[in-house]
Amino acid sequence: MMKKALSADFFARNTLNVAKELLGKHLVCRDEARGDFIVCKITETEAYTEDDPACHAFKGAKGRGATLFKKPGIAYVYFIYGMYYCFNVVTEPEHHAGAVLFRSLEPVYTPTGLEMNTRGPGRLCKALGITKELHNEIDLTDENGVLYIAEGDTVEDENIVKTARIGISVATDYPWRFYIFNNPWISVKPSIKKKQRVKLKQK
DNA sequence: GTCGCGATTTGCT
DNA sequence: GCAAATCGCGACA
Repeated sequence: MMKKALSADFFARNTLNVAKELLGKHLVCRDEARGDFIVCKITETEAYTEDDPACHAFKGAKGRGATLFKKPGIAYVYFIYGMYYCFNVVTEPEHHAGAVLFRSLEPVYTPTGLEMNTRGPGRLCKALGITKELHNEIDLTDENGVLYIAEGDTVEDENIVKTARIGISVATDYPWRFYIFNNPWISVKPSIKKKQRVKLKQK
């Protein structure tokens, strides 16, 4: 059940490769209250890089993007839309920016055996109790930590689907979203509309 | 099923 | 001031 944690070397590489290879890996979350843990399989990811306009690090190592230039293998958790957290792992060697956003997980083991809603970046953070206050910049390669990424199942290349990213308004043509073919644990498709609605809001 | 919209923090202009 | 790597709910088909 419990697998070995991935090393920082795994994350200190090209972000696209890391995003793709993280599919099938396990995310282990300790449940302190129960003295137990939750294991989830990573089923959907997105890549964000230093020269990507949609990435928080695009404007340099300031503000919220500063974390992305730090050590590979640490967590980057940010708050968005006033309600939700998004959970990423930092990639590329230190002083170079990159991150992989976790969009969906498949619960492999939970203390209660209950299904959790881990479809979608906001929902998976809520399901696992991930917050910026508790988890931002923690080391995800530490098997003794509250949260770490471990070896998991191997996913063959032909079972990996590559598509455009979701929920962004720039660089929408980058096919940097990856998910496991035929796996039901995938975030739902949003309605394709957006944008213009904002204009309509103006009185 | 699809579509619109509100919730409400954060950081950049 | 405003848009953002989102989600749930209510209206309508």
